[in-house]
Amino acid sequence: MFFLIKDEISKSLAHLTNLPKEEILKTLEPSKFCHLTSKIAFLMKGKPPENSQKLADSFPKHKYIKRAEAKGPYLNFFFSESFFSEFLSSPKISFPKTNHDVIVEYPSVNPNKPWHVGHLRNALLGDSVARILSFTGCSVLRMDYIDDLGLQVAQSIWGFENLPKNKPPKKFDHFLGEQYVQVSSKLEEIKEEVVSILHELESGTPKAKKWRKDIVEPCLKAQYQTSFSYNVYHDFLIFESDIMKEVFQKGIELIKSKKGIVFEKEGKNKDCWVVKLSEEFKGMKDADKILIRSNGTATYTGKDLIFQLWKFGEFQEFNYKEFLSQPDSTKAYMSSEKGEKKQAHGADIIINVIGREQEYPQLVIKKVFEKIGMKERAENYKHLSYAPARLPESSFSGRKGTWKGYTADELLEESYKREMQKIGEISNKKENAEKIALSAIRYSFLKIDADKIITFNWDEALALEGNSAPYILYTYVRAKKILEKIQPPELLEFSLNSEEENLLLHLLKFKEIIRKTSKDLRPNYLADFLYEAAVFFNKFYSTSRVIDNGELVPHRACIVKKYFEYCSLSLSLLGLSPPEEM
RNA sequence: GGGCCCGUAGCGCAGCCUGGAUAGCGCAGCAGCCUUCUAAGCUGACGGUCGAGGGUUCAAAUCCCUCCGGGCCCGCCA
Repeated sequence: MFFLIKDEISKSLAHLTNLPKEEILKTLEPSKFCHLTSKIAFLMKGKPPENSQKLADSFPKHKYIKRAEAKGPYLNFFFSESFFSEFLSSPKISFPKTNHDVIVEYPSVNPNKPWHVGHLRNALLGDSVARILSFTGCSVLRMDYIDDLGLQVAQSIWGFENLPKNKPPKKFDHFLGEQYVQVSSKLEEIKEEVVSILHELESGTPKAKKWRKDIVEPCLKAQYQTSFSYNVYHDFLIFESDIMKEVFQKGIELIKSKKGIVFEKEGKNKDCWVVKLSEEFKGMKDADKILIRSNGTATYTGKDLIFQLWKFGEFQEFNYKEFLSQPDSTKAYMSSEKGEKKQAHGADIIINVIGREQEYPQLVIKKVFEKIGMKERAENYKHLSYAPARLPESSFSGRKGTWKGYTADELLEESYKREMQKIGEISNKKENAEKIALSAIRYSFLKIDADKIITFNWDEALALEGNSAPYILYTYVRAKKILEKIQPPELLEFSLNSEEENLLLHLLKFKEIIRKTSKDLRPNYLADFLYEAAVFFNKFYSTSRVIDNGELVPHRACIVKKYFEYCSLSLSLLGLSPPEEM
């Protein structure tokens, strides 16, 4: 609707001024002084206020425009009732299916510790982006990369085999996480043993298979319990050990065959396969990046490149086994030696949610795609980077154990506790409290721009008032309760008060917000929209009764319905769970 | 040596991409509003050299440059 009216106005203005319609479209914006304003007068010859006045005087009649008026240099438009009326009776919003296949990867936490608030930030961003892209018509695969061959897992295996198993832990990921801290502190003494575990893992020995079954997979299941409690879901878990078996050698051969990747015959990188990036990273001492070492193995970047190539559809498919049935009624599959074939790769857009400290290696991968002639791949390879979550005095370190007390599980527990304190310990409200508790955390993370460091603070993460999920959910419930009381009314003639108008004008922006959110991969835009919509609704609610002395006011009922539609939709796109009551 | 991100009210943030009307919001603190659809709400007042300086422009929180403060990255490691 909003686009439609902008388009109509631009057409008329293009006719009046001979300026290109696209230029005019850009000058049209919502404004607090009117319904829509144009700065077109600045683009024309002559004095802006005079231009503006002329345009206002000669603006043609249109059924959607009540009036056009010059205010200094600005040209202000006011919408007609019939425009609002059409908006109120417009069908539910949806986007047409696109032919984009997107893989979103998150949070790829090492399978040897519980998620802490930093991992949670990653997971929430990824999950929300996946939801939003899926809504905009993309077909989306939610992927988790499992580094089951790394040094961290090897250390945890050592700990599992050698440390005393005292009391059985509540949750396996927490148990492993604490063991890992112990192992890390004495890494020097046990280094050789850890390295030999690492070798077993890399060669995929029977022992390695047993460890995967006894340690890695149970840890993942424990982590996924956390994930589910936050409404975070996946379609595929890809284990590095399976990549190793299935595509690794082929990947190395493929890299070697690519034009743009060179074999160094001399110098410090002698006998390595290297991508030359001195043009791309000017001023860097040594911008060349080794992909394959002189001993023939791939570097971290080389491995990652192979994995990303796999996602884009190079190499064959793996086998998969069902990993878990998820509460959103989808199933998560994990790569596996045996199992069924499934289509888990072949995307044309890849989004990796990775901390911004890995910006450089991610950029390198993008540049390699360009270098080897995969221009389009490079463009569609996206790093959703985010700043860390940290504590006032330290960052989160798995090794040092600074995450203790700040795991995602503990965070949710505390949130639930605070919510229960607020509503009182009444058992039939437990389910609602859980929804509010998880929404509070999700929202407090998602509303912050991904480039901003989150310094973790209990009161902010778990706020129950103001700009918070509980505020939004409360507003949602208010609207829902009204709708439960009424029958869908027939829309009669009406005029709008300013609270009604402001709410509708805000809701009109939804589609553009969604576009922006999915283009920039910034869920906080949508979070803002949702919050502001709630603010406008509450102002409307406090001034404009829908059921006035027992009489239903039809257009207000329609407004509530519209708000409820957009609110529910936005909540689900951000993975927030509305309660039945508050 | 090179590169990236952040700096807006006491605190936490939005606005910056795409320059335009009195710079928005939440928390904290102050003053009000519950016989009517849920007060987790609403209203009012208070609070700002938009890190600093320069430039571009009719117009700069927004674009460009320099500087300051905070964080991060640049291994045949993972």
